[in-house]
Amino acid sequence: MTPSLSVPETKLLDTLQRRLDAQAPSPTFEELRVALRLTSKNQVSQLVAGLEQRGYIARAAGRKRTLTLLRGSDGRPYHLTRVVHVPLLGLAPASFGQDTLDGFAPDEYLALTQDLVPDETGLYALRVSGDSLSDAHINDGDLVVLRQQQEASDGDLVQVWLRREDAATVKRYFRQGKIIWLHPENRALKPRCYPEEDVRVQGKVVLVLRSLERALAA
Amino acid sequence: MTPSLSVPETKLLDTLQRRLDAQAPSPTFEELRVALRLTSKNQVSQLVAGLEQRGYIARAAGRKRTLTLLRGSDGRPYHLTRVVHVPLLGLAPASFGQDTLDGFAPDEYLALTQDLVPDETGLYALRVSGDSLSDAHINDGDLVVLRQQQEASDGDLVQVWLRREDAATVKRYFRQGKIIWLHPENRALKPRCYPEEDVRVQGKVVLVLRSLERALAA
DNA sequence: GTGAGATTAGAACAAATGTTCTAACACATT
DNA sequence: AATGTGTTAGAACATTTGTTCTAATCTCAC
Repeated sequence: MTPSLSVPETKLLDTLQRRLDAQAPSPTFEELRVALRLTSKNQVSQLVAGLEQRGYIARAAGRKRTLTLLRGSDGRPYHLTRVVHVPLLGLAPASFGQDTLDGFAPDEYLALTQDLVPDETGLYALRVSGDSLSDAHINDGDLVVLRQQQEASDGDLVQVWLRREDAATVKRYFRQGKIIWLHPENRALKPRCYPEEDVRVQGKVVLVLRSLERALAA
Repeated sequence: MTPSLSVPETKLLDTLQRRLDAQAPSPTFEELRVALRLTSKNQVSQLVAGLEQRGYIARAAGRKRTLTLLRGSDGRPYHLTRVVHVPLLGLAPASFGQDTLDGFAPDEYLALTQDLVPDETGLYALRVSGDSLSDAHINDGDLVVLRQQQEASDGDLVQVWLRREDAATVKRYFRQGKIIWLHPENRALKPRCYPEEDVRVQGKVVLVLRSLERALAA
C-alpha cells in the first residue's frame, strides 16, 4: 500500500484485482459499495473518479461494468495478460502413440499465460516420463510444451512420428542430407538414424515446466 | 467445432473465450450482435438462451455483462483459472543482494496461473545466471519461482542470506544440528557449511520455467 | 399450394447500473 | 459562533443493457 492511497481506495483496487485475476466480471459500483462496506454508491463513484484521474483504473466510456486495473494498490503497473489453454496430450518421450495430432480430444488442459508462450498457436503439452531427456535437463515429471510443426532445425528438441516403429518419441534432431539423426538426451542411450521419409516431425519443444511442490496438472 | 453447434453459436463461444482469456469485460448482447454480424439483439438473446440451456455458458441472473464460458466451441470444458503475478526480483544464485524481501519494488512481473502455482502467497521469481545449478537441471537463463519462507527441509533448493558474506545465494540445504550445509548444484563447486545463525532462509524454489523459444520476461 | 413452425428483425419495455442532485454532518479556520 | 470545505448518504435521474412483443419472412412437411 502506497502512502497516497486511502483504505477504501486500497480495498477498491484489491477487489478489482481479485476479480480480474479470477477472470470474473468487473464489479459494478453497487458491488464495490458492498465490498467496501459503504452506504452509498456515490462514494464509490467518487473513489472511482479519483483513481481514474490518477491512472490507477480505467473504464470504457458509456459501458457498464468495464472497470479495469492499470496500477495495483502497491503502485506498480498491472499488466493484463492472455490466458492460454494448452491441451495435455499424454506422456513423452513415448507412449503418446498417435501419428497425427489432429482431432485429438484431450480431457485436460493446462492454463498458461502469454508471458510464457507469447505465440499460442498449435501448442500442446506432454508429461515427461523417465530419464531419457535428462541430458537436456528435462526431468521425469516435468511438463514440456510443444508447438505443432513439421520442420525442424538441427539441435531442436522435437517430437517425431517414426513410421516404421509406429511410435512417437521426443529427441534432439539433426539432419545429414536424407538421414535424420535422433539423439536421446541421455548419455546412456544411443543416437539412431532414420531415412528422412521414416521420420515425421510433429512438434518442437518450446517450454519446460517443473514444479517442486506438486505435480502440475495432476 | 462439434457437429451440434451452428456457425453463429461457434462464433459466439469463440468471441466469449477470447474476451475471457484476455481478461476483458464480458460482451453485451449488442457487442455480440456486432461481432456475429447479426441485425438484432433478439437473435443473440436466443443463441445465449440455447447455449446456456445446453451448458456451454452461464450468466449471473439479474446482472448485466456477466456471460461466462463453461464449455468451448470444441465441446471441452473451459476452466477459469486465476492469474498470478509474480515479481521478478533479480538474478540467482547470486547478485540479488538484499537481506530482506520486504518492501522491494520490482519493475517487472511474470504472469503465471494457478495451474502452475496453486498457492500464490509470497512468490517471487529469479532469473538463473550461470551454471551453478546445473546439477539440479536448472540452466542458465531459466526462471525459478520461489516462495518466501524462513524454514527449510533437507534437500530443499532454497535462497538463503549469508550474514557474514552479506550476500544471497541459491543452494541445496542440509542441516546437521547447528550446522547448515549448502550444496551448489554443480559438481565442480564445493559444498560449504555455515553456523546456523549465519544462514537465513529467504525462500524455497517451487517452480522452474525454461523457454526454448525466447527469454521469459525479457 | 397451404399451413405450421422457425428464423429474422426491430421497436417497445423493464431492469440494471452509473450520474447528478440535494442535504446533512464533520472538521478546520477565522 | 460563523463560515467554508470535504465527506457521507440517499433519492432522483439518465443511460446502458437484457427481455418481451409484434410482425414479416423463410423453411419444411403434408
